Amino acid sequence: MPNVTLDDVAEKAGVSRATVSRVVNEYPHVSEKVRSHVLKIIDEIGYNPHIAARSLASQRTRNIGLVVPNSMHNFFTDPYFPRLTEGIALACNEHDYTLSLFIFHTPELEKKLIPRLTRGGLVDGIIVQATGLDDNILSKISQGGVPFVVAGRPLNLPNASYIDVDNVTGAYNAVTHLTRVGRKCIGTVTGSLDGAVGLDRLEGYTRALQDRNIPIDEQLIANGDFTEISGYYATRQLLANNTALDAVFVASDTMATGALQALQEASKVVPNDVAVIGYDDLPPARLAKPALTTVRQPVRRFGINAMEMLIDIIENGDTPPRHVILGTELVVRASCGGV
Amino acid sequence: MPNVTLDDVAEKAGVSRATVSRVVNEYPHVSEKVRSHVLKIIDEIGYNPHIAARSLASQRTRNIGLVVPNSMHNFFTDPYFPRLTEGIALACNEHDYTLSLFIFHTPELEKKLIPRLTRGGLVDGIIVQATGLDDNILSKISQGGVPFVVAGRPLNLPNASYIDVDNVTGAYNAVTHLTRVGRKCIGTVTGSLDGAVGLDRLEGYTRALQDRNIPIDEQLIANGDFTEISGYYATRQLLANNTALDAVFVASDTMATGALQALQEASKVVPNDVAVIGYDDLPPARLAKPALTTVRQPVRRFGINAMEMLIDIIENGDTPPRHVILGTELVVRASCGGV
DNA sequence: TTGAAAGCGTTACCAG
DNA sequence: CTGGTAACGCTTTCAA
Repeated sequence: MPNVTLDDVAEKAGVSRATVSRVVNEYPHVSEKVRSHVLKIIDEIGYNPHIAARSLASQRTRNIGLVVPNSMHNFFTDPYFPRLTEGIALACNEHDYTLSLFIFHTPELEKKLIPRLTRGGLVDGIIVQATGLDDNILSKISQGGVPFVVAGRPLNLPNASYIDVDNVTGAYNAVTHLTRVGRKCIGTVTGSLDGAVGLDRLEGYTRALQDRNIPIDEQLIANGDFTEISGYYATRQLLANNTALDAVFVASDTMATGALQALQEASKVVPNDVAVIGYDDLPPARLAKPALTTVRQPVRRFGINAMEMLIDIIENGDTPPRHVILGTELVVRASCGGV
Repeated sequence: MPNVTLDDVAEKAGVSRATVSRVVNEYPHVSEKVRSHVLKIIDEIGYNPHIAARSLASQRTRNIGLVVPNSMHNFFTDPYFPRLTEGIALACNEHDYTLSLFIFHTPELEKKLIPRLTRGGLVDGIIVQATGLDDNILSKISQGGVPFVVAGRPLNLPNASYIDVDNVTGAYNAVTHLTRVGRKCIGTVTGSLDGAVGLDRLEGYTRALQDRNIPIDEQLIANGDFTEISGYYATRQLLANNTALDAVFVASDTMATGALQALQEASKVVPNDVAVIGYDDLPPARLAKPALTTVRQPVRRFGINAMEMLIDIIENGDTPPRHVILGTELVVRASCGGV
């Protein structure tokens, strides 16, 4: 299979290489006669453009990179990410882009790959998963010449274009719901507090209570890190410190699964003794016993929008920075009791 | 940021472009003096190779494609795939390859992307997820000139190189375990029977029974399609047709979750009344109540090996075809009762 | 060990 | 509307 080139087509069709290129790229100003003839030849001899050659000549790859920092250790275990990737992949297909995955398993990989990624010739743009405060990957990427958007609010690079979910309001609504169904002693299990997601959901919790004139009690706040086991221990801690505890807002479904476990072991009946609300509305929420009331976020839509924002920036430049915040929806199930 | 090229480095270092290329690519036969000087310059002016240019000149992209046929509808929902992808990504990083995702959401995309993918200039090799019998994507890919390996046993292209898990033995061991703990009336919920995975696990079931001289009873075989809901209905069917049912081998953890639901609704206690064994050992197995006995497969290792097989084929050609079968391990938990 | 030069397969500009 | 012809940035002979 000797690869068929533009020249082969040109020769066979009796036209110039430039003309074939125009036909392939659907330029105007090609006579219908020539166009259809060239297309016939292309079909006949099975021509396909050589992507690398095209990238070199046009200085565009039509490839985008999804970057996952090494601090994002749960990329492959949290059901959130496949959904996000799906959205991005959908939008890529839709807009004729190709998607490459850059998983920085180690800091060394970051060092090696980021310069290569931001140099050009590899990707036209980057979607990078937001990181905690201690990760400087974003600033490194922003120093390169390649357009990028951040998936999640970038605490340490607020001027970057990003897309986020309204975590504050999502949490606010969840906690408000708990007050509405009559809960008095509402605790929370937070996510990691070195990133916007965890911080924002905590803020939603405190604001909701403040708006009801309920004082914030430090004893009712226990820290988790988005893993199931952390949800378990944080909940045990809440139970130990608050005998009157009758509700917990847990900052992720995965942690909520751990919370349910802890409550069960403490012989607390959910929702009768303690109501539980999670966050994400991913499969674990439905599978839980009892099924979790939770805050649904439009993860796939999030991915699609991230990609569309990136394309916009690739085509129109990144000033001013774009900021998009998506809304959430409270999904009421068994774990928080009736109204 | 005017991109720094090889020529810039050459000029600044007072050597030829070819020499710089040799240094960058770590060729032998470069004097240590020149090498270190060039490296210094590279570091100084921040040179990074232009990937597209390199690909064009060398006819190698160092990029591989992970292809997901549109018939693989559960790529983003089954926890199996992130694990697989993780393994592949790890191996890519290890071997200095880059990973691109080709998710064929629609048949049209397949038609458009496959020729582009198999033409060269985009990827050096392809890992394609095995499909059912009715999908001809594999044969199309095999007709292109790009090396590929199949993840899973390709029913309709047995001469292709592939890597698989020993599903027959995995299922065999699970069912044998059920007989050992004294179960007499063992049913199975199968996966989709248009692919090797479902077929092989069913074969393991039948072989295990035959080896114990237990006749195969069609009433004890109910078909699912790897979704949770199908596990639920298939189990209901088993219960309706077999009053003595005291064990079920379910061909995936996800379906087993549905099976547990059906059993609970039928007031069957697991494992006392009915023992259950799943397959995969992914998070749902541990989260289930009771925790699932299941067949663990080395998914990440599977991904790593697939990539390594592909590299081998890229470098050494695909004759003879490679076939690798990985083993499994029975993980005993609460759902199948004590020994 | 090093340099010169010929590609690699496109795109895009400039004439005509 | 079409053809000729530079790039694009690198690798890879071939000579020296």
